[in-house]
Amino acid sequence: MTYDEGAMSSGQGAFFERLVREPTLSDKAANMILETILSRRLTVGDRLPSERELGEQFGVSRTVVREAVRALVAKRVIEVRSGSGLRVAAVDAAAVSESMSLYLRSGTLDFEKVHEVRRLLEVHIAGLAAERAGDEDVERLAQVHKRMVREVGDIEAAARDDLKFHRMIARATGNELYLVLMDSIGSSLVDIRRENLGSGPTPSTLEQHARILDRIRAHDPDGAEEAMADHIEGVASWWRKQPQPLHEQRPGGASA
Amino acid sequence: MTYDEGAMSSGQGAFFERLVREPTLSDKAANMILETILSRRLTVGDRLPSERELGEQFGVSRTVVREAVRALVAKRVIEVRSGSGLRVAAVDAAAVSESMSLYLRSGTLDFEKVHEVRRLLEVHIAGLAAERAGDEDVERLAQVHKRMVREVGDIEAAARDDLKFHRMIARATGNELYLVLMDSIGSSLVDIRRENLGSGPTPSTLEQHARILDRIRAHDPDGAEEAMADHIEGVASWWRKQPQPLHEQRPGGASA
DNA sequence: TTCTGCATTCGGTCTGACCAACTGCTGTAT
DNA sequence: ATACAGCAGTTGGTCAGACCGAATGCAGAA
Repeated sequence: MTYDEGAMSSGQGAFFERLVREPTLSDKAANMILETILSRRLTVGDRLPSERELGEQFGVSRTVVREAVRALVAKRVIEVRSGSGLRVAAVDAAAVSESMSLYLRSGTLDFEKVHEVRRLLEVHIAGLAAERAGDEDVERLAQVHKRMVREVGDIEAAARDDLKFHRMIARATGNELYLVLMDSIGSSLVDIRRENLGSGPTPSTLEQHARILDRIRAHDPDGAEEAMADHIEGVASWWRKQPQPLHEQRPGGASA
Repeated sequence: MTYDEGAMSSGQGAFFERLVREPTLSDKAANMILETILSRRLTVGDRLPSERELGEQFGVSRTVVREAVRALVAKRVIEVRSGSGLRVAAVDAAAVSESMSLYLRSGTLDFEKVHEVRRLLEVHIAGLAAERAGDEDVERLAQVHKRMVREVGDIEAAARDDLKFHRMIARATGNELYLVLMDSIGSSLVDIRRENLGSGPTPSTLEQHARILDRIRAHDPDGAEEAMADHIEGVASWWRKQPQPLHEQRPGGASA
């Protein structure tokens, strides 16, 4: 294990500082912009001063401000619309998922570790969903499941709905944080999911989903947890039998 | 709940695209750099071409490259050393924690939701730690605890060691992912922790820690889980009694 | 062989300029 | 009075070229 003491980014102010070296001007500018947002209690959608203006305020060139802006944009703190200006963005789940995804893909963790955490989360989530799901939740879940049954053959669609099925369960807990975590952890398993579905949802996957859905509908937490545990475990054991492709990462076709 | 369908950043390539509008040159540049890293199988510490060089390769100005670099740096994908060059960085836990921290601070979630997840994680972690902790883990844990006992009065030190105590338990699970999650979730609770400790670690906190440590040392998962549950619940119920400061976020003293 | 030192490379910052997208005001036509 | 077309100002996006200080590496001196 390489991690240790420090590096926990306690969160208390001064985000953009460098690990060791003194912060650059644009780091400081980024912090100042962040402070501007916090101190003025700006919320999502609110507009910030223009780049030129910020530069003037901070006493730095536009170049520096722009770089600070890029950093903030990367962190999803602000959002920029050419022609209009800078606006405060919602640091949404996607930002978290993305960095977690980047982290998981960096290869420090092996499948078993990710799986262990995923199992914990999903099983617990299933239980909570069974407790708390409203009629609409159950309804939506049932719809996705029904659609998936029809999608034997369409791998893409099936994979998408598989993921959706799990997300909806997380959503039914009423606690968005579960969804964020699932998206984060789950994202690295998307490829696996796709492979697992192979040439369409396998009967066992569908059966397991059906059982989960059934237990949630019946508001039976223990049953739901058990069903989910079986399901997750099934996917995992399938994975372990695979000839270790170690999810080869290919760069997706960018834009350009 | 505002989130829904999309926004799950499946992770497959083309990260830096904008939500709607066509990507800017620096977005494309960022993706290209990322591709460069992936395609050449560069790993942590490897050096990238200089900014000027990259600009030439991509046919864009240095300005564009620099902004792309800032974005990548913000995401912890690369690291830059003035005078030397750009290097591939480790997308470490800190990056994840930071974005999660930013997200939690954006105020979408209330204390109860965060607490619910924290409880799940920490309790589970305590159990795993009891199962898996090696002698050295227990030793380190005991040391931190012993030190904390002596720190009655020093709020800062106590808060730091309190956090450390919990981190070490997570570490003892042998699964870094738990540590990452704890750092992420826990970071937003740091302020609370500090307040909770008030004028130094309260006897009850220390007692609870002692009990947790004891159960981990005894390799008693159930006991450890129970002890941790009591501890977490204690902190939470204390919080609920507080006059709702809603953790006022003040901009930390940056650098400059 | 080792150490000193300078030329080179590399990132950090600044200035100033031009383009394209967007906003808002204005004056005209209805 | 209202609605719309169109211009002008604002704002981000990109470029060029320049200078600084820090880091690197090689060459010549000890």
